[in-house]
Amino acid sequence: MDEHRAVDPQPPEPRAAVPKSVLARGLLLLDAFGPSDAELTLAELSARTGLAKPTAHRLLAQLVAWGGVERGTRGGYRLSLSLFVLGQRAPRQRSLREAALPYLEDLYEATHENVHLAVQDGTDTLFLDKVSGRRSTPIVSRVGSRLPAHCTATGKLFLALGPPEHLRRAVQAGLARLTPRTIITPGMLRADLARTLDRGYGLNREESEVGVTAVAAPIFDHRRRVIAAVSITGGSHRLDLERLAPAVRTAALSLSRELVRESTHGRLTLDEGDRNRSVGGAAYSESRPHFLGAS
Amino acid sequence: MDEHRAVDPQPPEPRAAVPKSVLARGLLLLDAFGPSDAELTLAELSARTGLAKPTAHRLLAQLVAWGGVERGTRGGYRLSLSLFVLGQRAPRQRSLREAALPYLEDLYEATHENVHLAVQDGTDTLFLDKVSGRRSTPIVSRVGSRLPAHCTATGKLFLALGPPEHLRRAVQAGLARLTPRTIITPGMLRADLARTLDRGYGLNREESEVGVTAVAAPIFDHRRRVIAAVSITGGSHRLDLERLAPAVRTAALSLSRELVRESTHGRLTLDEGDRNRSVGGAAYSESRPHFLGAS
DNA sequence: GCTCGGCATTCCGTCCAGTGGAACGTGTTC
DNA sequence: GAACACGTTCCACTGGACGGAATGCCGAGC
Repeated sequence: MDEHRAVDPQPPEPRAAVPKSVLARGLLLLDAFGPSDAELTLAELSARTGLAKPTAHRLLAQLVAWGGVERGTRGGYRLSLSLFVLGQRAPRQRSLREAALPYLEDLYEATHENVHLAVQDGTDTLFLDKVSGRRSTPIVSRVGSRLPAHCTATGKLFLALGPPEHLRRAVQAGLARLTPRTIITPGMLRADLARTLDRGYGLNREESEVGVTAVAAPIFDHRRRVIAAVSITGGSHRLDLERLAPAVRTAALSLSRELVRESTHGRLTLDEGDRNRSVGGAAYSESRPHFLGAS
Repeated sequence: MDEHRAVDPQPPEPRAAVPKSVLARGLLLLDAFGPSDAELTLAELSARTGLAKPTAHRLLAQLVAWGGVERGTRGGYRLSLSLFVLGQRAPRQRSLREAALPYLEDLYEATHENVHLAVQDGTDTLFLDKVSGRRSTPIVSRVGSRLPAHCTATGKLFLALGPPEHLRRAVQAGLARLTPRTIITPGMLRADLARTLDRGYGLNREESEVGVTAVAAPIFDHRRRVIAAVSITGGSHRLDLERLAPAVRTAALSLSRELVRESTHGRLTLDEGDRNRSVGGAAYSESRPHFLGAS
């Protein structure tokens, strides 16, 4: 049904204890929708969540009344447009996307390849936006989908420039092999991240998808912490990574500067919240100041 | 704080009866976040929803545990990235956006102006996607925001080509005046829609925002029902609407054809669900076949 | 420095909304 | 036409949810 399964594999819905609170149960139903599910039946939802059928039925009726879920053509349930609209109100993604779009467009226009805006989410790279066109190499990524950080150009930047804690967790989570070229040993990954720091941009040479390479550059906030990354992704034979690197870096640099400018005017909401509080506010990239210098 | 207020005014949160069910109350808290709210305090959320503070507090804790809401830097609550990701799973918007993006990019590249992908939502036009760049005229629209159908190029297409029922409801809802040029009398609107049908594309001449004009063309499904529209929007003095119309129409036409092709392969989810069931499956545009013909 | 006001948070006795096994109706399969 | 799977409704039991009241925490103002 959907050829993009590989990116966001169906969560194997564990037989975890069903939460007791009604609210949590209702939200469980929303989570039951995987990234590639168009429409789910009551029976499926009941099975995936572990809720009794009558319970699921009743809660779904409420979700439908709310508007976040709608009934599909063939009796099933599907996530609705209202939910999409609600998601667009998330302040962090919105300000980032709006500020970044012009730069993404410039990169797209220059290359006509896939251009991504990504943030870190746990040990993954999460794609906030994707620009591509007819001439772009078809790839698996989607807006809202994720890939393991260790095998993507953007993800490696987060691991190289972010708090060491993140790298530790990523290694501990296991370096999944997506292609024969994926770096799966902690030692080689560390070496690769060191090279990433030296060069000032991230690379992915067929490490997440066969035949696909990418260049990425980091975006910093006013404290010089990495908050996002932009990348160009395309077919290995078409993309000249070394030639594109300066363009990506320049775009990321200008974007960083614009974000800093805006944030001093108090119009931005980019803070990570409490999630990465473990970070002591230090600027992890300060040891490599050339990341912010001219290329 | 946010210069885009005008697009999506803060909903005046009525003193409506608080729903009884726990789930509905929790979801009410999500709805309490307006399009421009970055962070809300417990007190604000309690006031907006009408929930008692302890209740709101408890429910919010559950929303935070779920991941859809996060605690901001200054103690408040805000919608999180997970919610954005969840919203991206809505199948209709996803398939449309993915199919349309290349065409939107082409239009952007040709004009460097704002390019929209919109669908109808009640009596509004809802923007599913927006492509713009540094050179584009700054306008108020955002992804996920809406404007009244009667004063937008895309919205007029929905009113002109969709079931008469929609037009009736829009008129009945009152034709809000956004600028001096907004069409606010039903008679003039009907005349304008007739012209829209004749020409085959929608126009907006400073009717939603002073100094801003737009051209739009409709996208049809396999039954020739309008399901979406694309538009180019920019400064009145810069945009030559008559010259751009063929480009927009061509893009919309190719996109329509692609969608029909894909839907016969069963890879698409574009149906309106039950919302517009009142529509008897008829093809409202059939009386104007040239909409699907060459320009 | 102290008070006051507004906020978030916790407590706890009352009570009603939520639960899910069972039963039913319907449409599809063998 | 029996068997099955699915969505839907029913209803007596029960434990989760409610919210007024009390507490703790800050920052502003005198």
